[in-house]
Amino acid sequence: MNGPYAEVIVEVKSASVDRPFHYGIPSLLAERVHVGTRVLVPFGPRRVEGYIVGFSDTTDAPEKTKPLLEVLDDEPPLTPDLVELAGFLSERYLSTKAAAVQALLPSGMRAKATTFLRIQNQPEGVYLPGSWEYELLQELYQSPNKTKEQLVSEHPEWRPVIRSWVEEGVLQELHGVKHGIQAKTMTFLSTPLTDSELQAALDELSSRAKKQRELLTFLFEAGEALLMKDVFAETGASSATLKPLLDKGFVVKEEREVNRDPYADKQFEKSEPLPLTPMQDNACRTIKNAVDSGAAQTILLQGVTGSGKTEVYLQAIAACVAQGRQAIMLVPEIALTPQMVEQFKKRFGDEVAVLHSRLSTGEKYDEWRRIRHGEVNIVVGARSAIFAPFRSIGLMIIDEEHETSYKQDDHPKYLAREVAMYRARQHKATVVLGSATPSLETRWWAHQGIVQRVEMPERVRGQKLPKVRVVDMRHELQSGNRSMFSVALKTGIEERLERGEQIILFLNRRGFATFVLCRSCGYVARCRDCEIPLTYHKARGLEQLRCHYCGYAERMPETCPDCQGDHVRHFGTGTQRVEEELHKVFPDAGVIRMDVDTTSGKDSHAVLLQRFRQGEAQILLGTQMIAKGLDFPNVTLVGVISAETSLYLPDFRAAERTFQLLTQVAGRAGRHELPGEVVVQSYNPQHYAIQFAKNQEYEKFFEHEVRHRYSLNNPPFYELTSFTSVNEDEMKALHIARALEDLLRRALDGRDDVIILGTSPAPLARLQGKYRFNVVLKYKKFKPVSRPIREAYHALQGEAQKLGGYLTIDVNAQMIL
DNA sequence: AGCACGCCGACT
DNA sequence: GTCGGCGTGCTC
Repeated sequence: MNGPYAEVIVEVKSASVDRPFHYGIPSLLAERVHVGTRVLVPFGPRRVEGYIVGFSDTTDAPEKTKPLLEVLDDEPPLTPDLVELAGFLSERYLSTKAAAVQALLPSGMRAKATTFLRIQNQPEGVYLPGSWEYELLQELYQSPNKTKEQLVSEHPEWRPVIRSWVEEGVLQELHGVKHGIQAKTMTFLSTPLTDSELQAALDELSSRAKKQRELLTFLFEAGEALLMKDVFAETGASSATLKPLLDKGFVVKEEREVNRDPYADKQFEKSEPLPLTPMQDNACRTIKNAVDSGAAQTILLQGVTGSGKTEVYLQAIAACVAQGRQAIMLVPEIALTPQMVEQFKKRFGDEVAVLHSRLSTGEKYDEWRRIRHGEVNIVVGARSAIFAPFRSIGLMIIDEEHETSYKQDDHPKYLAREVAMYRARQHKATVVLGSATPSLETRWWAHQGIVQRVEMPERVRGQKLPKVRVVDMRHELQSGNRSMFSVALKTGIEERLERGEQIILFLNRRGFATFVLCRSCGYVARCRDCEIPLTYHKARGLEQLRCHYCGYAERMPETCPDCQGDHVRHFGTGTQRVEEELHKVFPDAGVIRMDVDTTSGKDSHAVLLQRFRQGEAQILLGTQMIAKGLDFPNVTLVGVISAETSLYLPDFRAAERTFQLLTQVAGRAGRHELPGEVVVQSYNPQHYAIQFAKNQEYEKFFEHEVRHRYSLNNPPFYELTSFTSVNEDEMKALHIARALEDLLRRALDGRDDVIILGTSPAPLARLQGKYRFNVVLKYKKFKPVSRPIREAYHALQGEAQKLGGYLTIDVNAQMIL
């Protein structure tokens, strides 16, 4: 600590208080106060949580400064480099500092100031039943343990009474802090007795107290504190046995903090490093050298599916840890399957912590503490694991780096890749971006020499990449095949079923069908709030239309609401419809369907995959969640029902997405001894994304797409930042967006490296009953435009709020919604 | 974001 | 007359 004032970021989510506030440091707390310390501070009339981000000798408002109230942790949750990182996040993504700090910490870590009210003196007046004062007194007598916050939220009208009674001394306020998540404690038993004392104790116990003797001897022989529940289980004792022993002091009971270990019940067989192919070895060496170099570097590891990237990761991480540095491994949430975790647990055992969204808040908190306390050296996790509070990071790996899930969708809207590169500079660490189909940006940086590129173009077992057939569905229709399966796909499936091999069918949609249309008048059923076409669902015989954005549902109309005709039909193809069709065409084949609807349960995802793996069904049918990271030896055919579902979205990355998706899907086939085949059905088979995906020609796709991007001033040549103005009132939403556009134009006028795309209705023009307008800014370099962006955003954010709406910003937007 | 202060319509 | 509606302004 230095300087008499602590600079504190308060945990209040509002742009208007997004600056450090100065607090005095009571001498009692001085020892425990550091940069990164979490504290409780007075803030206006309330007490809030905050984080110390620095110290200063002076303050501009000395007459206002109050002292810190409390230090909330023994060890600061934020290390200085994380405080710095929070600063980067809030500046780069224009979030509040409080939001940036919260993004860095496990979600459960949130303390709440509490206040208890005690009756100190009898109030002077006489209050009749029914008056607030009477009711309040009743409540205080009946539930003395309710907090003031609880009372006020249940009865806001009591607030003035409480305030005046506190002033008059009728009530006394007792302050406390309630921690959101507590370290979990468990009860341990041990005996303090020595050998001779034990003999004496055993003699002293009644001869009938057989259980007590057993328990005492058991504990003595263990020689260490044991979990009470284990002791009870082992000895058959119960608390009745324990009680007299505790009373006599023969046994002591204590509460100890333990970590909730989500994998405690599982045993992992240790795996040894596998021999590397020359290509893997080359990649591994490149990474190790970069880590050893002690300079921040980024490497693109471009390896086809099946080229053995995971083994390279595992060995590079092992080398990094052997140097005494730590490693972070990021995988897309969807790929964070038990199999994936298992690979790491098998290789690294207790040295690895796992962070993903399926953990409980408590489990997340405990994994985080293991990292913070240096108990582990490796973290495997989804996006936010990039914030793992390690001391000295050597290596950060982002697998499937092109995945959209690496962009956070609420504030701060960070991109994991950028955070990794920032931390790499802090720690002199290496970032590895792994993918078979890198994002255009990453591949372009490699082309420019900013990122080092290592290729692994061959599969480990030397298998050929699967043969991909693209079937023109228009021809199928012309030749009289009105089914959703082309002749090629149908015969392909039949062959596999006969041979007892497995099939994956892929569809980029969920639900029964996409939209509902009247064939007489062209009416399309849309969500009354979002104006998005409704999706047809059939559940338990009930025909429903649902909005996939807001969840609105209505019954399928029998006649057209517009023309009253009876030609209303659902069109398009969803997973349910394909499943039904499969049962019809292949009545003997077992089908497992995987989409958002069948995988909502806690472990349903893993359970369904396990069932497929064990051969319970021959066909796995699903949406993109089955496209990634799965590895089934018996799958020899992969079918894509319709390639264009992702191709004509209003998004400049649609071609890239389609190419990546098709390539990934194709990679699912024939990864083992059996050769694989892929059938892609399309109504636009000549599209370059489909053609290049067909032959797995990433480089050709890249060259084609990069020219395209150049001509349209899109990434990687320009970065995009989008603003969205949202309001229930269409004119108000539009007004804010226009005003923002004006402000930006005036501030950036004359710059030739900036393009402003004017105000336009957002692709999701109406969401949850609110209108949305976008203003999109394209620029070559962020730094020179960051100030105008910030100023315009802040100026209109307040305006938008005054009009009852809001304005959001997405810096380096990956998708315009 | 909260919470308090402050200035206008319907009621114990 | 008061109570309590929510507009505006501040929080070290």
